[in-house]
Amino acid sequence: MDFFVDVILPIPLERLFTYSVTSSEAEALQLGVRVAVPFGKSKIYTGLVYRIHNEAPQVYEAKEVDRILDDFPIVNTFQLKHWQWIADYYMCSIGEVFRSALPSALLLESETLILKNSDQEIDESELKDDEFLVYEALQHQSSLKVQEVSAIVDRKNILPVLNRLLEKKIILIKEEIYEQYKPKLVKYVKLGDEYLKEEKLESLLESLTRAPKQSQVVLALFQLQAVHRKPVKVSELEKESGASKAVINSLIEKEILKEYYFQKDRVNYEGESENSELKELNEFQEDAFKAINRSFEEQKTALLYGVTSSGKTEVYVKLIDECIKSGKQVLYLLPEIALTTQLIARLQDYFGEHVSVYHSKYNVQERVEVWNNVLNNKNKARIVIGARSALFLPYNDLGLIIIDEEHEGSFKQFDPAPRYHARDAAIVLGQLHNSDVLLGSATPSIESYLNAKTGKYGFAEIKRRFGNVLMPDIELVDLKEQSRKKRMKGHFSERLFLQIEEALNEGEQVILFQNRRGYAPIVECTTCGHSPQCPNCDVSLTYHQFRKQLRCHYCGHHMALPESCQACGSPTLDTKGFGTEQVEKEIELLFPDAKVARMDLDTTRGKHGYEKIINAFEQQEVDILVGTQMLTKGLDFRNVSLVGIMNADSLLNFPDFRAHERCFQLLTQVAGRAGRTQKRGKVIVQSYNPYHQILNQVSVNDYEGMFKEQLYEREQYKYPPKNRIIKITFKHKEYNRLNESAEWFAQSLRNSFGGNVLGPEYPAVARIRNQYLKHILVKIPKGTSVSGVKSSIRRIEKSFNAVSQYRSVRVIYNVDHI
DNA sequence: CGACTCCAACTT
DNA sequence: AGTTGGAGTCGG
Repeated sequence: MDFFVDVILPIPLERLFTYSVTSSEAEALQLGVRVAVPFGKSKIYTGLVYRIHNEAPQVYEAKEVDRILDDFPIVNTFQLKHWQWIADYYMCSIGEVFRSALPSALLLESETLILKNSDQEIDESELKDDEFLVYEALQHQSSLKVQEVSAIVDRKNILPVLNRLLEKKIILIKEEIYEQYKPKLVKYVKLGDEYLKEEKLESLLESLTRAPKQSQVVLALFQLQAVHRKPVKVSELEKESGASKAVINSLIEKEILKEYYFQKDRVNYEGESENSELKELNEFQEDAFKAINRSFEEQKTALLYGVTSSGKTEVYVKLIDECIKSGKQVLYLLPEIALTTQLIARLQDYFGEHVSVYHSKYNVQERVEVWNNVLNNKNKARIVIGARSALFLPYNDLGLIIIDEEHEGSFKQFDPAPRYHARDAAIVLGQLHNSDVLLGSATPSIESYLNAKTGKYGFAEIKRRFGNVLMPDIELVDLKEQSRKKRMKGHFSERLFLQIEEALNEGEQVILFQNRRGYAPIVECTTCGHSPQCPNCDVSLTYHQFRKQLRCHYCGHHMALPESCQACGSPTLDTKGFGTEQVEKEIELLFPDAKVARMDLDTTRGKHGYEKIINAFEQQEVDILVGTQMLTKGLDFRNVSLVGIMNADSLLNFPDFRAHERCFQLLTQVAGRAGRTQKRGKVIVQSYNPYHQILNQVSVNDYEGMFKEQLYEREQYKYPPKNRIIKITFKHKEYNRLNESAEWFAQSLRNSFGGNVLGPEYPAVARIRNQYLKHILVKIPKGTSVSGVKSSIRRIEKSFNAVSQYRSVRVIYNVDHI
């Protein structure tokens, strides 16, 4: 009998691929094991075994599996079900889910290696220049990678060169698969076996009298062994003996010492293993805790609505503690920007080595280790705290999922597919594992709050800040009036200026929020009105003063700031609008004695960039911190008494049905950074529209009012939460083809869904990286089958792809677009 | 006429 | 998505 496996490949294709295996391989294989399989003419990919069977494919001959990569499954059936749900719901292939679920080190790909063919006599004079370059390089190196060859001949397309060389039999080509994950090994030494006997040892020491350094090493080794009674690391021996590596190596060579290796985990908790006592909950927290447990008993997802700094974390901690006592795993999801060292350290204080962390700043090796620890249900991965990708770890006994800052839009993956919402996908994961799910936020999303109100979710609430600290006092400042009365100093109103001055005098810290990085978003010529545009995207270039550069925030294109206008040549360039960089510069002028720091994408690039700034602020080495949204999450500073919002209008004027909700959330969250101790915090919101409803709701902390109003508006215009939306994006580099194809698609959609189809419309930035974009929005009214709509869309896509001119247009689905 | 570029088809 | 081979285009 012949054996076959259906395999998931990490590519955006709907179907699974069938490969043949031998009967003994079929016996060893299990679902969820990785295999290396040939794909196309020359590539080897990592696939995941999804089905093992005996049904030979009818229309093609199955290729053989190249090799089996795992002895045991690295993906379990919970995950496969979960992936399938994500693929169906978010309209993508399971291969795309597979690709983003696995840490990249587990997704091996082949790389083509170019080797020289030493059997061949070569007449160098017959070679062309570029062929000779490759030939020559191979005399020095045994193998070259495609990229290296590309660098040697200095061009991108090297296939013709390689083909010619291959024809002349000068080179050979080999596909190599790399195992990217390498365990970290630590080198240890012990005395060679021979010298374990007493008399041998004596003669050894005798013989070493003329090699003082070497005998020193041997003596140091004895000493270390006597004191610690455990294996000795080479690094320790080196330090203890004061001898160099060379001395130790020569001893190893003489077989007097023997080296050996132990595997060491990269992810380790180095702190004390003794856990701090859990804090007692105050009465409000206790009430919330009980309410949450009640809804868990009813098998309901619970929403915890607790105002900023109300001590939600303590409630989580208590729930986590109960869960791990029952031996189950815990997943604690946070948006990337809220995953701060502060919070991780706090959890490690309580749970010590049980805590594992998983997010994008972890390198691939560390991620594989966390993956394996979770897979094997290791103790150190009992509690996983991570960003949305932590959702994909191989849990086998999940008892509790906490989604903190539940309202955060960044839980929704935007690009690439799968465009999933981590909160919603987590709830589904919770159902699969039959685990408790808790959503937490100081500003719940309209969706979740509605679910709580209608009884779909359980609900718990903490209305008081911890320690009875007062909610910050929020003051709106009218920029229009201030500038009319000439009370502005740069972008600072007199109110804000005086408040900063006062805070500094009191030795308190200030946070300033401006939701835009760079110095100014637009540079404009005051003579002709021309402003430099990105050549690849339809946007103005943002000015970054730090490097005197104009940059595009979409494609990364950058150029030096021109001396004069490129259109009319006049040197009268001016800037419009302002970003964090400019706020920082103005502070330096207005408050020359204050220390300023800036926190945005540009200053937090490296692995620890973020931490450094936060630490400096925490240690009060910095008085004023200027930043973008990054400031809003999970930071807990004791000494901040004032928060300034430089310009609230930039948040309100988004052309998006969620803009008002998001503005409310963002402002409430930033405001929450002020006054976390006894003194009441002050927040100043500058705006040209101080009478805007949302700003007033923020200032009196009227979440309920905001909720009702937004819900009403969204119902009127058939937007979520009661209705669903799917956004379809079309992408192509030809303007006309894009327009025609999008129009065709929209027309077909209208035939089925009539007025519930909006667009096609250009987005605010209609071209990115030389690709034109157009959106269609499909609204799915409540009561309509969502999956029915999706399959209709899929059918339309099929006929769309049957039109040859349209086929090259990329169609991107974004279900529940944020 | 040959070399290079762009496009569309195909992957088990 | 990434690769590949064929058709179209440029330059001598």
